[in-house]
Amino acid sequence: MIKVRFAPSPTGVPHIGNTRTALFNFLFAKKNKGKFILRIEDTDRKRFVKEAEKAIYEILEWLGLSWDEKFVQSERLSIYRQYAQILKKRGAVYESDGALKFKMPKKGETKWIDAIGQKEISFKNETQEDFVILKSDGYPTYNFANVVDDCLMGITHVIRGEEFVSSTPKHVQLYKIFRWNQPVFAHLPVILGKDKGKLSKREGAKSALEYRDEGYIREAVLNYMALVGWTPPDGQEQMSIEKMIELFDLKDVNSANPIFDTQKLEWFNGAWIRTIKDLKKRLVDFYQKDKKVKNILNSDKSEIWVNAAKSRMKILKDFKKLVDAKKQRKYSKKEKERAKKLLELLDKKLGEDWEGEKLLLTIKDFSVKERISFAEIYFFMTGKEQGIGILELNKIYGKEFFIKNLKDNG
RNA sequence: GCCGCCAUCGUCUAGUGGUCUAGGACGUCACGUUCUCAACGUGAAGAUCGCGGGUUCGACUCCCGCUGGCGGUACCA
Repeated sequence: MIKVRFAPSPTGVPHIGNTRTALFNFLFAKKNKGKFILRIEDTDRKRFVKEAEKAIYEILEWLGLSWDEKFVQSERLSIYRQYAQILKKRGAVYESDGALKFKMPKKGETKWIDAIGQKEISFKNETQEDFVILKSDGYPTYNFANVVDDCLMGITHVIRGEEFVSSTPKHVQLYKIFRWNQPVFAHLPVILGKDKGKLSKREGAKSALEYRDEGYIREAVLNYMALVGWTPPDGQEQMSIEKMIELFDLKDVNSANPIFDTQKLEWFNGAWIRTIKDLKKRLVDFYQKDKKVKNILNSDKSEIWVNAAKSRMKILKDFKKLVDAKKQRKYSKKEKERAKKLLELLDKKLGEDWEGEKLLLTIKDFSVKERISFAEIYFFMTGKEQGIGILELNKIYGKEFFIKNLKDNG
């Protein structure tokens, strides 16, 4: 049985890069009909942040990366102490300033085959130093708790960030001394920012939750995250989580550091907004606290709005701009004159009820005869440079909306 | 400094010795469609495959060196 784990440390809200590690673990588990375990590694008491732990759950839940089992390391202290005791009996550790240190071998080398790139990684043991397994406060270190737990929980594949490569020799030696089966290691290249440096706050250093609050939808976030460093064999990029599970393979994960591309994430979001069937519901959920937008979504015009907005949104936040009826700027003198002229024409031609197609034809006619671009006409009819179509606006607001804008008292 | 990993269009990448005058996607630009803006469609620009040596009849693909980037070097994970 394949078993993997996502083992975040609740010292801060995990950013999108860390969350991608969870995704890859999840995909790998599902692909192999295995188990996905969540393990909170909270052995650093000084840096522990309660909010961060909550955020981890919230992120995984929002994305639908549900775990089969969950463990919290701070609840397992006696286990680590017990295993430290075993090492003590074997003379593999020694005390130093109240901490327990593991003796690393100083000859030979430590190596393993990494599943990313299918390559051997080896370290000369002479470069390795003894390391603390039990801190003086009684808590285990990452290096120790991690290995003990991975073994006890039956983890078969350790899929984690590349930042752990250099501590892997420690883990390998621990497996050796315990005579435990070593899992397969897969170290994912860390995601970089636009400047090839660390992910900055305005790029992917945001958490999935922040993206969610900006109006990104889970399908897009999941889809883009998967594609940072992984390419499906068929090259088809937009895909559901089910499709990702079907196609995922560690051998297709690239071993170079990818750069996070916010623009592509945005594009995916737009593409997914146009794909999902329950856009209205997503908008309702998103605008829970926005009374104005909420009213529109609850009105009998909501379908028209949603359908018209669908192709004009990249993120859910864009809906509010579309829906906003406020005039963008004042009209120029020339625009006012033209507006007046158009209004007179519409009055004459359309009568009491402004029928959509007829309205449009009249405007087109006006546009051609007066040699005024439709963009300009759209502007002084709606007060905005761009937005949903005249036909839709007519259905939503009726002629009063256009008349008000054409009269322009502002 | 030392240790490890990596290196194809601006970005994500395909490519596993000849099919590559290097393919796709995002972005950019143009055109088309069109009631504005989008969306959509078509096309274009964009990579001397980091550099230098090998190996080979032949290298983006294999080997070595260099350079550069990243990661690690904690009683953090």
